[in-house]
Amino acid sequence: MRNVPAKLAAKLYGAADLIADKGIADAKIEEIADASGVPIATLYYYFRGKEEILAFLLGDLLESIAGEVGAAMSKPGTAIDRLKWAVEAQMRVMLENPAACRALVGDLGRATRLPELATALESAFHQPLEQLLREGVEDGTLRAVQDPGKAALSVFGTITIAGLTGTVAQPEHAASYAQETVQAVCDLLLEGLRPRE
Amino acid sequence: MRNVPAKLAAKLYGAADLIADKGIADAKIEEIADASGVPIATLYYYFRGKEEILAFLLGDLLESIAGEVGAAMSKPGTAIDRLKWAVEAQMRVMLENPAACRALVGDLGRATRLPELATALESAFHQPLEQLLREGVEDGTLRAVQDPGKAALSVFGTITIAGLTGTVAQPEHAASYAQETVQAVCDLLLEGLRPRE
DNA sequence: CCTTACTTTGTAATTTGATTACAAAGTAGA
DNA sequence: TCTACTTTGTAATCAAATTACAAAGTAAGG
Repeated sequence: MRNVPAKLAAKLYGAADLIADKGIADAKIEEIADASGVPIATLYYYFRGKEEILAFLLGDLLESIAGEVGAAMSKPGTAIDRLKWAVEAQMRVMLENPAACRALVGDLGRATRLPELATALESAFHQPLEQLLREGVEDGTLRAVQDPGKAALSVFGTITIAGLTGTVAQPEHAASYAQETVQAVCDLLLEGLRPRE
Repeated sequence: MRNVPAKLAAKLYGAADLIADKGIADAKIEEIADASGVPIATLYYYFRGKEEILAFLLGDLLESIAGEVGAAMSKPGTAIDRLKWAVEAQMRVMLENPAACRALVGDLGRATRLPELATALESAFHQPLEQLLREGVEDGTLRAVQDPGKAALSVFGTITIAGLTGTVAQPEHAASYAQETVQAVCDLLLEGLRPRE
């Protein structure tokens, strides 16, 4: 994959909806070319094939999620605050790129099969979360869990499935859905299901 | 899709590993035929195409998860107990069918794009969980959350991503991984991250 | 045993798309 | 202006999925 110019990258997002709807396997390269306005030959000049186009889009998306989440987490505040901000940030980026997100769920499998993307996923979600959980124990705002790694993974699953399901379900109401989901997810994760006396 | 005889179904599971490894898109029909021991022509006699083979396997898997989870949930006990059992049951079925599970994560997108499978997912996971959450409020062992639907979705996400990631990561150590994951997931979901005074 | 309907499977097309090859412009900097 | 790289159209080439078709096989009913 050659270095992709910003202008080209922007055009490619025009095919995200298509890919999200049909999946990369069923989206014909010709359709991707039409939807994005990039000629087939140009696509093949930059990418090795269809898969790589998807990989580029997802990598780009994950990068921006990682960036936003990272920023949210490094603002000054307690760990619990920063956790909330991180969840909000993640949900916000998902909200801003619903199509790419849908493509991500849709081809999550492919994503995890591609080593670079797996790494990107890891650094976009798992690592920041795990670090945050550890910091929360230090500043006393979060409980010490036995296995921060698995807890981070669980939190990741919670946010991701909840967020993505919403994006998939109703792209139109995404905004309000995201807000409510942030609420529900934070509440569940922070307070747990067992009643507090 | 014709009614699939049990013997054929059993053979098909022989291709689950292949499909999990490469994804349905990259698994050639000829390879599926070899791996399962079912001739290509027979595959096309029963299924409309590759996709339908995957759909059948996933549907079958989801059905058994739904069955086990349902059974766990209807045993006598408090809601909190039954929640634990349900998580264990789900993890157990995943453990018993690692390949099919990996295929499920891998092609989760396809799964959610196929209406029947989306429905199966819904009744295998969401519905039982949501009901359980409501019952827990009644018997006092679970806290009332504002939005049981979203909470159920979150719980689903937690279990699924945590469980499936493990299956993907290390098929060999799946057993111990599952045990630890049940622990971590239950702990997180029940106690939450905020410290209890 | 014979007939019928369905199942099983092999082989030979057919079709669909992805990918590659190639060449003609276009463009920007040395 | 020369060179290197980019952009894109067109015409192959290739790989696989899918379909067509026919020859067996099988089981139930009469």
